[in-house]
Amino acid sequence: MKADALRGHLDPMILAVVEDQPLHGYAIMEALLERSGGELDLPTGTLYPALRRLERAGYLASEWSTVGGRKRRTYQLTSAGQKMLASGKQEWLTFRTVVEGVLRPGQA
Amino acid sequence: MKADALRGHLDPMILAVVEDQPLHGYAIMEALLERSGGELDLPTGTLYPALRRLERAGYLASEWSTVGGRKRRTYQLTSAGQKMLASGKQEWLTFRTVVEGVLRPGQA
DNA sequence: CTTAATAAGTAGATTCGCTACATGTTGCCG
DNA sequence: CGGCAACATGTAGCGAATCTACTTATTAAG
Repeated sequence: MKADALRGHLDPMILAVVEDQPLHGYAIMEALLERSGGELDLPTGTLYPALRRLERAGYLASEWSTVGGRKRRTYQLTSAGQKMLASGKQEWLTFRTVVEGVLRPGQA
Repeated sequence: MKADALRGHLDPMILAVVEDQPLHGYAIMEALLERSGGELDLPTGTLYPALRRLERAGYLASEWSTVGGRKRRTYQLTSAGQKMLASGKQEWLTFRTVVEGVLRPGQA
């Protein structure tokens, strides 16, 4: 999967994996990998800046903790983040319709 | 629809509209607008550079003509472009699966 | 003792869609 | 006739986000 394809779609995906329960960065990476069937293996240079960006934007809130001698920064969805996620899902559906209307995939 | 969302998905969409018959730039814009149900209204500063990029990459070939006093540059798919389009469609399907696996849209 | 896994981060490059601008034609409306 | 919408193509430069490559540190397994 090309890198650019992800552009603009990563944010809602990150928000989605912390929807049910708060997770720290590394766990978010693993969750994305698992939910995508192994396709979405983000480099740390992508994920961590994205998390800080989402926090700065007010969609995530973070908290430090130490588990087994390792420092973790755990992120949870804010209420603004919830709204953002909801509208992100909606936008995805529109986007999908647009692309498929133009691409007509399925036929060779 | 956010601008970034398009990244990496525009190329196959452009190739798709010239799949059936060659079109000139302006007509490609209209075709995209129509097939997307009015959602995909590309600025010329996006489309024309994209077309030149796709031609430089060997996926499109162009030819000038004059119709009704207006100059047109008509683009058609090359065989490399056909292959690119086919793989683009395939990649779209993968991408869709990935996003929906992570996002789980549909549920609030 | 060394490597893999866990955990978090930064710096800098690249890419591409965008805004804004530039140019010129045809045809319609008043 | 004058002006504007539609037709038609293009460039320059900006900005944002993902990437590569690197850094630091701990724990557990071999």
